[in-house]
Amino acid sequence: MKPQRAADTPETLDQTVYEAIFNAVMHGRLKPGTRLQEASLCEQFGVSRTVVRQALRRLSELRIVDVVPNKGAAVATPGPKETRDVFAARRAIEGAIVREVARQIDHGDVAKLRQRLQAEHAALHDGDHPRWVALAGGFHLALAELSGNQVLQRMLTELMTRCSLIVALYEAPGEASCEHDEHSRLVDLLALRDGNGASAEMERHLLALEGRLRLPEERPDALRRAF
Amino acid sequence: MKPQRAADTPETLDQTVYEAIFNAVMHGRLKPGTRLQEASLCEQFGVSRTVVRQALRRLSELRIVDVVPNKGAAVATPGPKETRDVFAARRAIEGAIVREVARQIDHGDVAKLRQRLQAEHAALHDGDHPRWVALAGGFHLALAELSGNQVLQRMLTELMTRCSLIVALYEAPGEASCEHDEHSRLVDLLALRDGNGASAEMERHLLALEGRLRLPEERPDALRRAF
DNA sequence: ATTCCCAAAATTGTATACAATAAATGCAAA
DNA sequence: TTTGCATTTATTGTATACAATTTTGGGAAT
Repeated sequence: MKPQRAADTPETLDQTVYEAIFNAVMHGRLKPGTRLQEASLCEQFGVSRTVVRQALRRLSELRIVDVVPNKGAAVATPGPKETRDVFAARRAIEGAIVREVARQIDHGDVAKLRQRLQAEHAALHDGDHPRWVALAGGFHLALAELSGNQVLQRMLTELMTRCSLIVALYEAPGEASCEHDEHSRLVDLLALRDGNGASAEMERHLLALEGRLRLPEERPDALRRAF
Repeated sequence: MKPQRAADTPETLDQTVYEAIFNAVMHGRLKPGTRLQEASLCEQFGVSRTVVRQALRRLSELRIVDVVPNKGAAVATPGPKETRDVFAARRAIEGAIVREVARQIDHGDVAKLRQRLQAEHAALHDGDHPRWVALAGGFHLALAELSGNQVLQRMLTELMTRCSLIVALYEAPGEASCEHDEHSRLVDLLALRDGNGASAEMERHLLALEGRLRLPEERPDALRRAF
């Protein structure tokens, strides 16, 4: 008998490269602005430029890498405007997600979410920051999965990956860990099936996250004003 | 001096192929399920398989084409579940869009939207169905542009392209043209800067669109139940 | 030193060649 | 006929080769 293989196992090489870069960005191992030279990636993954290029083009479609013709690819560096747009989109999408979750959630789901919260709390208490970041982000993705809407889930995954870049660029140092209560309140509201309340709480939560960033002022015409 | 070239002009061949397929789907010239064989596309566009493959991979990231390893690419065929998910996502995103538009809209914008409505009405009156479809879809995209949020705008563009496929699959014949009033009401509410009202109207509008579809029941386990 | 320009190197865009997999065909056996 | 299998054909996956573009580096003139 053949060995069982997970349904989402990559069967093509470009999928491997794609996922590796995607995960590296998601987990902060690839910083915004990092140049992604094809030759380097080829050596890194032991594949030809053909597959590297396909992976990069796919990632560019998600706005995770910027590809400039004849100039090459780099990890995207979202600016202040894009940051605001991404968070506005997250509010819209995650608001819809929690509304949907509030309709469908059952006791088992609530229990699993509470387990997650405990793990978050533990990581925070242990001072394991990377683990906490992963868990806190995973909480939002877990809600998306509970919603059952795969379109919203995919969009949120993309937005959260871009948020990893945003956080790497603009997070104010030292004040990142005040959100455990917000997740907890969210679960409480979901357990009550209060869709409107949960949606409002999610919006507050996301606004708080965004507010914690230190976005530089935009100077789109800095040069122009100099004259 | 070089001839001036528009900023968004494709500089690479894969961009040309990408846009051609994208537009063909968006305008209904490529039906869901159409197989996209690399060799045929190469001949069609006079390029090599390399560029065709890059375009197809990028489109697959938008879920506009399905790419199955070793089997080839085809225009996506959204099922009933995916259709519901896409419309739920549209409600979330377009609700946020009109809320934002209601904040920022000015008299000039309103005038331009009303001009659009007139064009829609004219196309409908002339019985120019394809033109009406393009205009009605363009109305939603115009609102997205007015919102100023490029992230939401991009997401909506993707969702609306998928809706072209959905409509091609499930639109009930003959009852497609009752939405002019809904667009008109929407503009009225936006002109009043009534974000909540506009959002609610948009939601109604999208539910009406979805309700007009003839979605087959899902039979994911038809075979299993047969035993 | 500074600026300009040209040549060399590096990097990306595209096409082609080869390998691997899936689809199609044909033929023999039941 | 229908079924089963082997072979051939077609199609996709990957690597390499070549062309075009950009970047780099080094003089020569000022």
